[in-house]
Amino acid sequence: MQEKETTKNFGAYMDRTIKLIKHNYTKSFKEIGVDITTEQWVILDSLNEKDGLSQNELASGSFKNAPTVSRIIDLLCKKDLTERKPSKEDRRKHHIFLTVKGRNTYLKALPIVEGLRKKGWNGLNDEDYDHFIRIMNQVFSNFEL
Amino acid sequence: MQEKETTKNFGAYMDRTIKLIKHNYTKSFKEIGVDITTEQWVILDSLNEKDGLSQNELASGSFKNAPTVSRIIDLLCKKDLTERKPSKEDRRKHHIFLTVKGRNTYLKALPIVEGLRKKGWNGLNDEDYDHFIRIMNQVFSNFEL
DNA sequence: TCAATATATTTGTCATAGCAACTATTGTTA
DNA sequence: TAACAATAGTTGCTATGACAAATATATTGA
Repeated sequence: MQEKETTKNFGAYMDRTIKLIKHNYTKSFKEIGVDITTEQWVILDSLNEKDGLSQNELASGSFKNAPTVSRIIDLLCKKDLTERKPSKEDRRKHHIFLTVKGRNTYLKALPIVEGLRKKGWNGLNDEDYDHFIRIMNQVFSNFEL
Repeated sequence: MQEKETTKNFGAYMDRTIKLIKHNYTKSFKEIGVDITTEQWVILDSLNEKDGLSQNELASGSFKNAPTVSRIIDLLCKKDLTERKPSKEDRRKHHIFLTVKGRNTYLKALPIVEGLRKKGWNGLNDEDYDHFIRIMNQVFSNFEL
């Protein structure tokens, strides 16, 4: 029988798992010749969902901060996967759009991502997922206050 | 009733939760005047558990890679929290030890860390923890192959 | 023993992330 | 309207992290 720790070091488990997940994404993207990082994928995914988001909207949607998004967009634009268009209503804002190349890249990467998600959840079921989401949301809201 | 996605985007939940956890650690360390980062804490914690580990051992124990550990130890030594001592058996190796200041820093930070772990698991119980660990281990081993 | 190989660590480069400070613009309010 | 505050984005600085290459030392095998 396993002794219960007085405090639960759940962070370490998440940390090592996240690192391994990102490693798998990076490796798989490279294998199919898609030149993006895991974090760049997150941004492309948001834009595919809703094109023309502002950088702030991308930031809050992906839980990144403004400088990080600014620099990721720099790189994506340099690779011609996205473009910045100045907003007409608010001249401080940029709207970010997928280019044709960006959308193609997204579509090329998508089956890989879905494959990795399936692979990662192998041996687990929908109940596990519900429980997992409940735990994650609880931990998140515990720290949010 | 919630529709089940075909693929489960568990990574995003872990990502945002990890970020929030680290933010809380950083903020709390600062508040009590402990000048270390979350990742530096991880290394100090390993050394408190077993002093004199080599950098490689620290790396594999904390799921960091060798260059990252090398640089974290640089910073910890600069702050006089650890010291490198050359190994006698193997002249490639260093053994890393906590200094007195390092151990005091560890002891000062420890109750904060335990408080944050308790806070994070608030509203959750031991069964949740068992399930959480099972899920994390399963996901980890799914990607390890 | 000598050459090939493996291991421990360091260094360089780039991407991500957090924080602070800055610019430019917009909104508020006295 | 003029000052002030708020917002969107950028830039600088530092830390972490991944990866490749370099150095120094150890180990192995012909």
